[in-house]
Amino acid sequence: MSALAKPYHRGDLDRTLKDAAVGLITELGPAGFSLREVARRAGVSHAAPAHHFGDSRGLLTSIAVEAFETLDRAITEAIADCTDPRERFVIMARVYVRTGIDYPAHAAIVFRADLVDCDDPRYQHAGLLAYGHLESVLAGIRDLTNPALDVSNATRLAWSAMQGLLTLYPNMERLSFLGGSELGEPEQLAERFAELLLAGLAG
Amino acid sequence: MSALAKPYHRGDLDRTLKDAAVGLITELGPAGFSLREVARRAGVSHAAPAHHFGDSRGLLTSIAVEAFETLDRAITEAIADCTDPRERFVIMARVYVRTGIDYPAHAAIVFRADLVDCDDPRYQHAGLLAYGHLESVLAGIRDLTNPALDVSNATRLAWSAMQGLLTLYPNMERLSFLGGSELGEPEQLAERFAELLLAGLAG
DNA sequence: TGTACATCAGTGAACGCGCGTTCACTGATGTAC
DNA sequence: TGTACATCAGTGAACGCGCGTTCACTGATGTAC
Repeated sequence: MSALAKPYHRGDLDRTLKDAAVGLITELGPAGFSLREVARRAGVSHAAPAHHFGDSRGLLTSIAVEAFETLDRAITEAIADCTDPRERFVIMARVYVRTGIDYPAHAAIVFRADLVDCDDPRYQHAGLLAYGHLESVLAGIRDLTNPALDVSNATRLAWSAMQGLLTLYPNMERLSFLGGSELGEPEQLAERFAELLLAGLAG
Repeated sequence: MSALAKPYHRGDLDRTLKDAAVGLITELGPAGFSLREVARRAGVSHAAPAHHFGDSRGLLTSIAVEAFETLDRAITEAIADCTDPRERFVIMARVYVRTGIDYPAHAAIVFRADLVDCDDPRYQHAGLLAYGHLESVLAGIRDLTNPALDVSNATRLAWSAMQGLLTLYPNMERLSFLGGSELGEPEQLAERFAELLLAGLAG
């Protein structure tokens, strides 16, 4: 039986369990996660998740992998009609933040080394897939505008920028001290952020 | 008895419990936190933490408040000998990231709304204290270089940038796909990041 | 086509454990006289 | 100064609960003949 086999019994329980876990984390945060509750929501016995994922780290790692894959797909689709690296960079920023807001559970666990097995090859592979988009677009920006640009570090900074925005955006809405002028849509902030970085990166 | 009373019995248990909690989270991450284990490490009965903090949310909120206070103190000290807003901005970036690396438990929980009571007035107050430094330095940059600068949004972006760097830095060391060229000290990255933002913000 | 067997996804009872919470208590410190 | 009392930080036994894990099992599906 191949790893890509279709559902064997009573539907794709693998999928159902991951969806239940995502729903649970979306509602209660990672602190509210448990295999028992996931099983309950999926309508299966509490021993079923272990059968599929071994333990909670296994299940969460699978979800983290999907987080990267979802991001990869969203980016691939969004930049398809665009060739200019600078425009692509802005699009990626927008997509990164939008995706994180649409999948808050994914965003909440993807870099949590205490919950996820970051050494899992699937995690590494999917992460590189998503990260690769940003790295290659920054290489394009280097070629186009600034031969002296350190692409590796620029990629790290750009990724950090978007991840930070994702972490703080929900707090900006809630915390008065992160307030001030009207808070725009996350995409607007992401776009503004990307343009700001672009100005600096282009030298 | 005032809220600032000195230790009453057998030393400052309030302090000891917070230190134990910080040590625990530093070692195991927020997922490994429990009041029982904190009490065990502090060498007191397991009911003692509840006596001081009510529940785990209370204890973690206290630690989050200290996270902001520590950052405030570190920034205040670091910018004392410097008046130029642009230089101050770079210093703050460096201090933010350095402080986060030195106090990983603080950084891990301070924006975790599922663990911390962000509506607590002490949290709001301490947050504003730390955030205020950044906001006023950006107002200074606006006055000096770019009257059109939206200070509120610039502050949000700058804060996001540093928070993101803090989240990803440990992963940069561990994850091959965040690799590439040699990874410098966190301060170097923070400084580079700040200068990049500065170039964009100055218009 | 039908029957007999193999596979294995998912069950459900049982287990021991660590958790948070409660509560009557103890005993060290501070205060009144 | 000494004694008697009040306070309250911290104790420790007891509780019920939800957790992860184990394991013999069941029964639906796939396969061989």
